[in-house]
Amino acid sequence: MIDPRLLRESPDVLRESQRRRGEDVGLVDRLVELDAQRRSLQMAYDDVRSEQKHLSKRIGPLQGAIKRGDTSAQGELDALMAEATGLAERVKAADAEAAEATRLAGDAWLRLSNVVDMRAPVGGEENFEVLETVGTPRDFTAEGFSPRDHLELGEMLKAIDVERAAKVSGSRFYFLTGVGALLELALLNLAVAQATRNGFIPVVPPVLVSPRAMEGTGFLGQAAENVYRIESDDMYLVGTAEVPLGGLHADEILPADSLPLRYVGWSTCFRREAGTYGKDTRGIIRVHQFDKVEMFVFCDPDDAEAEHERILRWERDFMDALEIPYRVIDVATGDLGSSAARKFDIEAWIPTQGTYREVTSTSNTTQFQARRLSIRTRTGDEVRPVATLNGTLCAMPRMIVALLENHQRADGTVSVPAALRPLLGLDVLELP
RNA sequence: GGAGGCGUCGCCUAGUCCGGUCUAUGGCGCCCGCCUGCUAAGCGGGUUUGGGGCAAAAACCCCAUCGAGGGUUCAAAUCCCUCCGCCUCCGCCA
Repeated sequence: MIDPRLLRESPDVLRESQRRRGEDVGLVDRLVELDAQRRSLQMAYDDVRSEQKHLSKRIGPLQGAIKRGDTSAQGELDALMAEATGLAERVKAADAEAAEATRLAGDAWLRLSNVVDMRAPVGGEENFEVLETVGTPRDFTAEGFSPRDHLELGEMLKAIDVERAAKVSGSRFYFLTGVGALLELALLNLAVAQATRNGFIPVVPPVLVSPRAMEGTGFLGQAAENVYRIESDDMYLVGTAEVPLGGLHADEILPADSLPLRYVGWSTCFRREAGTYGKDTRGIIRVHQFDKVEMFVFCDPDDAEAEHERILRWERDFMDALEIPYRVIDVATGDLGSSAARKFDIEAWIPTQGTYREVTSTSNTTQFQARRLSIRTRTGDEVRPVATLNGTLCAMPRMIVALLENHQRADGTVSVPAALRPLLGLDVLELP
């Protein structure tokens, strides 16, 4: 949800934002209309309701007087009652109209995406801008062997088992076994340790959430088709810890001196991956279920941009520690998702694909989620929504893909980056 | 899953049986001021949030807000219904 004042004072900003996203520009004008309607009908209700309250207030004492035997008040009482009864009808009607207008306006608000940061490159998925490329991809030709892809390596190491997972759960599932499982645990520990050092509070959140949390974080809009819904209980399986972490402080006013409030969540993530048939079908790059370590921050809106840079820095630190070549991209407006104003992805070099693939993503959702979830802070006398930001620290399968492929050796063994060695207890992943 | 208890403006709390005097009581905390060598205490005032009136700031006013939603009524914190959450006990269970 965006600031209602923006709609009234500068709808052009919203129109331009919608245009850059490639979303419905007319929605803005319908919202202006619905908002005006809502206000005028609410005002009409307020007035008639006020009248009713004043009238009602005079009835009690009159009834009291009559009860004490003062029959002279009877005439006045009857007149008041008659008037009040008629008024009650009008109140009811006005209430219904105002409620309907509020509902219509509310529905439209929920369809409006966050205002994009005007510095974000305009366009679709392919119109990202590369901000920086870090590290140098290995030259396997010079090393005298052609790299194996992560699935081949994973199978040789008995670390990844996709075939048997298909038996148990279907396509796009996997078992991590042996060193594969250990690798995930080591990555988890490395990530949480880094985040904790940086002042993040570690969290193990629920992954089954209410519609409120899902809608508040913006995942029931165009992203809804990728969400698993538990029909029988009206619950959702989260696609990221961003959802429960965002909801953590719903309906709260956070003390200004508690900000920024940083959480690092470790959770399983569930994604339907609708509309990705035929895409990344091999291996564990695109799966229905995986674990992820996610950073989530509540901060002062004026500090959000700087915090976004910090989160990106921490994501890069993690990649640097794992010695994986990567690039940082500024995601284009059409690929932001409804809640983000700006998004930076880190893409790891994947040798067997000869390209960079997304491994982390950090979004500045400004006050969009906070407004929906009613998460505010007090600055002096002013109460206003906080800003929220999120960023991947480590998405397990993709990080494992990047590790195996980039650090593989000619014989199929994999050297472990120094930062991970003490946590894994191994310098090399040997063939079993 | 069954039975019972509970949910009030940051925290605690009065009010709910019996609808109107609730403009929701009091305490704690917090803010402003007074008093005061300093601090503490004391005294006075303020202190839910949201939507509007209103282009902006202040003041003021209106409406909503007593877990949520609906109903009864001229009028609901209070009566009725549904739902949610918390606590206790029982059952089942990792």
